[in-house]
This record gives sequence, C-alpha cells and structure tokens, in this order.
Amino acid sequence: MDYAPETENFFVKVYAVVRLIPKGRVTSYGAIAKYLGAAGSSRMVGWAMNGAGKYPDIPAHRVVNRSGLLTGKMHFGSTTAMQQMLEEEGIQVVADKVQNFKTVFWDPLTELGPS
DNA sequence: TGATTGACTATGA
DNA sequence: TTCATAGCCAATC
Repeated sequence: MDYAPETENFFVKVYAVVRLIPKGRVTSYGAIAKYLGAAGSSRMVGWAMNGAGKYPDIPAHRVVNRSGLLTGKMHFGSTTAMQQMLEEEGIQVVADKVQNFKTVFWDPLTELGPS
C-alpha cells in the first residue's frame, strides 16, 4: 500500500470529532489528537484538516492551537474569514486569538468521554 | 531515496 | 515572559 489504511481512518476520526464541536465552541489540535489516542501527533490533526477543506461539513474554523490562536486562518482563503465565522457563532476573536478560550474550549475527552 | 515542510505541543534557557 | 529547540508523523519536493 502506498499509505497505511489506519492513517486514513485517523483522518476520518478527526473529521468526525470536528463535526461534533458544538456551535460557539472551539477545541485544539492536541485535544483531538489525544482523544484519538494519538497524543503527540497533533501535527497529524492539522494535516488532516488540510484535507478537510474538501468537506464543507467540517467546521475547521472551530479548531485552533492550544493558545486559542487562529493559526490556520490562512487556509480559509481570507485571514478574516475564520475570525468572522467564529464571531458569527458568538466567539470573541481579537488579534486572531479566541477570547475567553478556557470558557469556549470544547474538550472531546471531557464532553464525549474517554471511552 | 533522502531531505524538507507543516493548520502543533512541550520543555528549557 | 519570550525565544529557541526537540519530538512527533505524514505528505511533498
């Protein structure tokens, strides 16, 4: 195989989790990676999101880095598109950063459970 | 085939 | 607190 089938499954899992992010909430790449049992491979989550652009159902704008910084804003075509979408959901974004990050943070491990 | 890159995170100075 | 480095794994050049 040119690629590991399990890798593809990992990407699918990432998409599934991102889709579960409730409106007005955000999560981090590391949180998703950890939830999928791939803690430390947070970059793979980011890479998965790279392919998520093909899926309009994936609210990638709700995924930010551990600091709440909109690191992937550049992949939305416009640097303000991501921020605007978040604000549209009631998330305050200032200087490309999510305000009250701890409050709007959505941890799949906590919300969905470790099981 | 080998080296570099990247939507990250953690640790150390 | 801010900056630099290491680890991570897959995709791309």
